[in-house]
Amino acid sequence: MMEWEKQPPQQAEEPSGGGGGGGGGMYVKVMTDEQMEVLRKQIAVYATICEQLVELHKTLTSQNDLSGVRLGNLYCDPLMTSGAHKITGRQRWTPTPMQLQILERIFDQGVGTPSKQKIKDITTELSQHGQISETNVYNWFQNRRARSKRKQHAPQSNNNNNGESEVETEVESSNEKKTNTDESFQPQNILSSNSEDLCFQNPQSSSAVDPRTSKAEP
Amino acid sequence: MMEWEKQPPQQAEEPSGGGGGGGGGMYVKVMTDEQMEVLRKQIAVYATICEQLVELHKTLTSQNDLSGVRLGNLYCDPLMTSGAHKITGRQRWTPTPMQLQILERIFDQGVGTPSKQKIKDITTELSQHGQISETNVYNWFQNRRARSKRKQHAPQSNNNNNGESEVETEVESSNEKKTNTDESFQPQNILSSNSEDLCFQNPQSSSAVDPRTSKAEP
DNA sequence: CTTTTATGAATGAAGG
DNA sequence: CCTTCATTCATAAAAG
Repeated sequence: MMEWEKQPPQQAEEPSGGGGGGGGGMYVKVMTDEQMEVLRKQIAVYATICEQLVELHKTLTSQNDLSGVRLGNLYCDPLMTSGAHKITGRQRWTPTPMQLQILERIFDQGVGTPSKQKIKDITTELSQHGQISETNVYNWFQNRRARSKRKQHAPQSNNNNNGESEVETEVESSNEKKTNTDESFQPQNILSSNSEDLCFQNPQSSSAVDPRTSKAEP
Repeated sequence: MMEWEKQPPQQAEEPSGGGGGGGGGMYVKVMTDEQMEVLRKQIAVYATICEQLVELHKTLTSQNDLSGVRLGNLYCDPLMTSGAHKITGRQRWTPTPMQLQILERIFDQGVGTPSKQKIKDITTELSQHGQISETNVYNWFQNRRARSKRKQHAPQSNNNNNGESEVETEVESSNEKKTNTDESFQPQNILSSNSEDLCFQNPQSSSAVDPRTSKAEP
């Protein structure tokens, strides 16, 4: 429940403030992490779609002379690895050796049930050795346990292995049914905005149909 | 209890969150209203572009027999070089981008209690964009809410600096030639209305329009 | 610098 | 609803 109260920022002191725009100071409008995440995903999704489409287009154009509908240099730099990244500025926590040591020790103590209260406690302790949040600790234990578990399964390469029959557990969600492939997505209002008033120019594909007028239907 | 459910766009400021940031690359998640608006518009534009691209693609595919080119499942990211050749469909449901958008929108509409009937309704709508079940929707809302709540309480503060006064001037500044990392965030870089740079692209991006480095087949 | 690995984080689903 | 698990994704770190 509410045990997840936010932790106070541990960075008691600014190492050097070299980062510029340090935490304090000129903020006009701030987005929560969640909002940022949503935005990031949103953009990433479109970037992915765009990327895929461009590839498809390239494939197609290589087979046909579609000079009339060229998209030109419509290529997006990998957004997921650089673009959106800059926006969110996500970084992942990296445990310090000391923190890691403590965590490992606690883990070995046989505590298979890291309760939330425990998490808080651990977090407090670890924050002595570096910035950390309860979420980090939580995740760490989750991952640690999962990893341990999986490792037990893996080692099975002794002697003549019985041809482990591939379990065809393919329930295969018909997520990719060829029949409904026409799931043409219609861009919902991303952020409650209307794109009507936006005039966007496409490179060479100015011939692009106006989405509002010709919504096309296969 | 202050349920955070949905975030009114008028959010004034963020409590603690990423204000701090270690000595390293600290991102100032700050945006002015204007910038936010621009960003939103840009995303909307992106949506429009994608829509058009999809239509274009459909037009093209109707003229050619493309083997196995599916547009629906954009998610099958081949980034996985794990060598696993089995393309086993995922067992668990993965929302398509469109479904996700719709879900997010509904969630933002402030409905904290998706009734059963509502679930059915939503499911019906979403099934237009891909396979989905009521259970999926139900779970999604449950998880969504839990997640929001938790993020509210536990602002993730990453980037640990265990005394190392290293100035992580940025994440892998692989190629950030553009100065959008400047303190003044310029959304324009994301989706410039310019014809040339339709997408997020780096000025330095070489002509190598190779999408994600082809993971290729080992 | 590019590729690979290790692992933190995200998320759908199950349990209670 | 809240917690927990399993799987997957992304990225910092390591290897080449």
